[in-house]
Amino acid sequence: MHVTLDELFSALSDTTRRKILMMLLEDDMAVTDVADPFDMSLPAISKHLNILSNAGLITQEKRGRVNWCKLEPDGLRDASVWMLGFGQFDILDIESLEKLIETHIDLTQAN
Amino acid sequence: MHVTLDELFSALSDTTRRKILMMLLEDDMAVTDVADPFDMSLPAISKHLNILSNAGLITQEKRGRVNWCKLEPDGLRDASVWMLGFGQFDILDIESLEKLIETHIDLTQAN
DNA sequence: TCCATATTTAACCATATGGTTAAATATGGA
DNA sequence: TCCATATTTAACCATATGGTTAAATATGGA
Repeated sequence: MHVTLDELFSALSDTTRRKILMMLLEDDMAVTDVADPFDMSLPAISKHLNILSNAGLITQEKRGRVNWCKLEPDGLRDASVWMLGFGQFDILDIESLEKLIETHIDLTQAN
Repeated sequence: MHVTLDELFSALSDTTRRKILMMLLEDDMAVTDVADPFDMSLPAISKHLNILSNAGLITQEKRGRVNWCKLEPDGLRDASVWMLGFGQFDILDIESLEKLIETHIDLTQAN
């Protein structure tokens, strides 16, 4: 049940999976809807969702035929704690805040 | 030359590599000294160091026979920006600060 | 000059990863 | 009951990953 940092960072190391996390940031989604924007088979997406589940980044809840995927809000915590503990960047400096805002705008606009 | 998030998170997804980064937090080191605490061949460590270099997490500088490895202070930035942009955890709450301190103590004590 | 030291390169290997298609499974609804 | 819809499972495949050992390379120093 315990998620390793290996699993966590590994789950984050794939563009498709990071995009899925972004999509789930907006709203919970059925597997088919998660798959929709991707040029990839449903089983492939299903596997990605499993990896995200095992990494504790999402949870899935089956209601009827539909498997609802939702973000696990604390999923990133251990990774962020490791990175903060690393302490090689000043998390509150102007530069990173600017980048943060940029990124956020990008994300809310397109995928 | 540009480092992708895929490369960056992937580089972080291996325990050996994260330990190496921790070691370099203390001081710059020669490849042989990096390899010393690991039960692993020198070529294996050499490969890990290459992966860390390509991910922009360390730099290597050859002086004489010795290849000095040093941490690249901004290497983690893009990953942390992505995670902060994700915004699903409150980076400044008590719980994460406590964990942060714990982790930091662990790191300064052993490996 | 010649050996020791530091490191990388080459060739190899087992397993993991990310994808595919076809078939199986389970639920909903006419 | 029977078809459609939603999703997973199985079998497969090519490439990536993380390790090995042996050999090559380059520099330092007696």
